[in-house]
Amino acid sequence: MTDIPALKLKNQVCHSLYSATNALIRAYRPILDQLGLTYAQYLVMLALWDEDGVMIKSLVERTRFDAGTLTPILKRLESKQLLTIVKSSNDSRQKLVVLTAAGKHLADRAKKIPDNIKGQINMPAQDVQQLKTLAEQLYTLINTNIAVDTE
Amino acid sequence: MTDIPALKLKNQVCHSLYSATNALIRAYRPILDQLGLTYAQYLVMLALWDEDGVMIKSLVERTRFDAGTLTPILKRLESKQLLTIVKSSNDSRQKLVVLTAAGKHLADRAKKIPDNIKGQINMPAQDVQQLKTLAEQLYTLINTNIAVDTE
DNA sequence: CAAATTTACTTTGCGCGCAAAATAATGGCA
DNA sequence: TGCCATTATTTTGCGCGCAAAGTAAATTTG
Repeated sequence: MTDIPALKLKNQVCHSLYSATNALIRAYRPILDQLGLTYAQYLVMLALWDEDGVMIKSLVERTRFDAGTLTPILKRLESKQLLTIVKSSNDSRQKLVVLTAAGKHLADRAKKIPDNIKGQINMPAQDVQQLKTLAEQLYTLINTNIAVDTE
Repeated sequence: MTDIPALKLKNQVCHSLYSATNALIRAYRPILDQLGLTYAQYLVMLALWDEDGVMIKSLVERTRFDAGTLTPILKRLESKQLLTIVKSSNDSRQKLVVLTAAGKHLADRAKKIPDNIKGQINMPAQDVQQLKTLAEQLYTLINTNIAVDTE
């Protein structure tokens, strides 16, 4: 019908990215189910295993989640007793996210996940690395250019 | 805290893919708003501009959307008068998705979108191509391996 | 040909993803 | 010191994304 190559679905980078990302998250699901986490919750836990006792703002930056997305995710993790959310004494606008003992221990069970996923996917390590690098570049380019547009 | 490199957020390919994809869809949003489409709806329209008068099953395959995701998307596009959903006379389980005149004409206004996006992102065409190729490979690998697991 | 299976699609329920608006506390500055 | 802009976070509303269950029609099979 449409003979404009750029409008063909098979020429859409974003469609490939979109479906690959969704497929990868789908592959994580059965593994993360065993820990009682969704993929988004797992990302937040990864950020907290790196560093906890931090402002929500710090998690927004590191996870790249929207603040409005993060609030309910943190509430769910809190109700699973993996973390607590406490008001900062310095600045009462701020809240600090602190892992519980259970939250810290969950890292032990999560250790096997990365290899598990790699084993399932079976993509050459070099290709995986390159895909990551290019995706990071794209992310950075989009954000810098949008910043320029609105200045 | 955690000193297991594989558990570091910055080493997660999926996080890069995830945030790049979301950022790219966010970049599409203001452009697609002008056509009254979401990104998912745009993908369905791209598939229909390629070929319409097709079963929903055909759209599931080409867009890679879950059937349960597609049903409400098609209803919204129908309520925007861009398509109609008719029962097949051969097999009354099937439904056929047919573009309206307005749905077909929307392709004219969509023509400028791909260049618009490319102009905003400003990523070398070669890198874009490679990113797409790698994402496609990942998508294919995940799906073939999952198929093997459940056979 | 009836019962069992498969196929095509819809519904339900939950968790994001995000823009926009709301809330509340802090900092700047006149 | 009082007002205004800014900062940190939450709320609202809508649209996916998807597993699982449901519905209904066609096909297979004993």
